[in-house]
Amino acid sequence: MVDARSVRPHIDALIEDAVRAAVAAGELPDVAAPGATVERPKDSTNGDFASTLAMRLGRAAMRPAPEIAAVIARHVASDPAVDPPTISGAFINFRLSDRFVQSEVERCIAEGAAFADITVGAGKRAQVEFVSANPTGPLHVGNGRGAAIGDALASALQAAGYAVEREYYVNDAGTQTDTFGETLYARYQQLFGREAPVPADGYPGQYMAGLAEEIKQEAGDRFLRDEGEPCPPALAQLGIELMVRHIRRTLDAFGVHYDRWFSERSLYEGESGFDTVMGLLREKGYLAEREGATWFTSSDLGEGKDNVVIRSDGRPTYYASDIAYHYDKFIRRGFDLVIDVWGADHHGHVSRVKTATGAVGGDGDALHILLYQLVTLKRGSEVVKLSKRSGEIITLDELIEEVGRDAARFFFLLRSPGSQMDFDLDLAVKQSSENPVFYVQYAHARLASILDRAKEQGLTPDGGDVALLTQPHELALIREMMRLPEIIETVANTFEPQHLPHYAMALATAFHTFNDAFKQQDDSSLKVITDNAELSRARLRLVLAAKIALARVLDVMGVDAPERM
RNA sequence: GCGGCUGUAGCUCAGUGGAUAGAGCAUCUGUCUUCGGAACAGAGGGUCGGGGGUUCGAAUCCCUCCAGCCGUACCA
Repeated sequence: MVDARSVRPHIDALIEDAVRAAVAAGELPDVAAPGATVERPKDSTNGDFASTLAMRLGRAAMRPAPEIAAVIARHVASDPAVDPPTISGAFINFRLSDRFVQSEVERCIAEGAAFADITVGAGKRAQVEFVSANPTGPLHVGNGRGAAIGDALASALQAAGYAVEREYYVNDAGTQTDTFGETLYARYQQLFGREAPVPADGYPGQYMAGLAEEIKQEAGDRFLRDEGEPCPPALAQLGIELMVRHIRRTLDAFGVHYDRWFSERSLYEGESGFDTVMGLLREKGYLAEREGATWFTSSDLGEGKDNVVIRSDGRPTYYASDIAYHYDKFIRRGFDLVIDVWGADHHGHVSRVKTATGAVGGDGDALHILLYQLVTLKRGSEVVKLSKRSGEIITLDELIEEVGRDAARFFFLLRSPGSQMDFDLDLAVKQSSENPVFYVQYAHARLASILDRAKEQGLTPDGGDVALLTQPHELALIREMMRLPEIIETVANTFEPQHLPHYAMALATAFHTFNDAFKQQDDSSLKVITDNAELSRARLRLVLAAKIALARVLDVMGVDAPERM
């Protein structure tokens, strides 16, 4: 049975059959026809789908492309899902039949939120690792962008059939952890009246003093050592744990929930991933000792330079951890698809990690590292650098508090990850059409409200006949709903989540247009709820289906779909 | 220096091989005595950073130049 998810390949098949028929009839030379020529026309007046096959065939068939198009179109078999094709230039244009469009309302209601789910990822396991900020401080606004992108991507992959795991990589080992410990210990000692300056390369933020205070409340002077002694390791670890807890709370508030929090330190424990990976690299001759350090000779694998994996003081670098971590993802856990969402300041690391992943037996092509650019906060046209309250960098907590999680997530997703974005704090809280978040959520609330109003009058969608949905605005709204599976597919294949909010806006507009068209025409028989109960029930079915579709795309974005506002 | 990302309407940005390059906001003009006006319809507005190339067809691919941002650690 053809539905919105399969109609494009279905039309492709119709075209391919038509070419074969034309060849058999001697009207076309026997040429190799490329498949997958069906696309969405930019301008909907050209129909719902169009094939560019004739243009691609033009030269091989030795005839003008428009003639080829006409020949092919003539041989397209009649089909219940599409009207007979038309020719425009060399495009072969298809319009979905009213009946097929109407049937999608029934399918949507029958399948509910799953109506847009697809199967491209069926049977495959995917991991999305995102945020993974060092637990040396609170999350900032940029981490929020990574959180919104990673979480939405994970949801889209789930909708595309993948078994998805969301993961946070906790950097609880290494130099920055040590620096964090030293800073924390300095703040801690200060609480006991000692002259202990924060290290020059430490973390100057006031939150560190707060953290020290918290620990003092809990543990008193238990971590205090003699003057001049270094930070006790247990204090650093406790500090990290508390920071991780704080980060987790922030992400909870943002609506992001992980399947696993993966400790970097665990790579060095037990059947150590680190040892395994170093053994593998040594075995393959990719390790070299120079200047007292151990280097991964990545330049042999096409990298610009070699990189240190074990420092001259014997401690592994973060790069070594990352190699072991990706070995764990690909080899130990066997993911088919791995997505790392990183801030753009890590881009120098991308190629190295892919190369190393390949060197230890992982599939570098199945590793997709998604970089997102920085976020500039603004109020109107004024750039906001620091928090008024703390005088320090603005945290994700503050952003959520100020604009709400829905607006924050929607705006973060709206821009493609690769472009630097301005986040206008004033705009995000505006309750007007300037603000796309409210525009979309309002559409959902309005849909809910229509169903409520109908129910008060004893009308429900039950028993409505979708064949009665013949008005242009009705069919246009259904057509918009039918695009959701395509949007899911695009996001799952390209890892570009910005299509989700753009689609949500388009669907909301289609609904508002549908809803207003009835008002504008000054004809009460055109409203959803009319004197004609049969017609009302049919339209309520459409309202119900549109509500399901809008709620679904919002759900994938991690944005609430309110019943009233 | 080398490398990456970005450059599209006044602003913020979609569009990465197809038809006359789109959306939102802003501006202007209208609609409806509102099943929720947080609405709708329409108009104006473009050397797609510049130049060259590939292609039946280029904002999209290649080369080159320019501008902005980021990277180029025995930091992460």
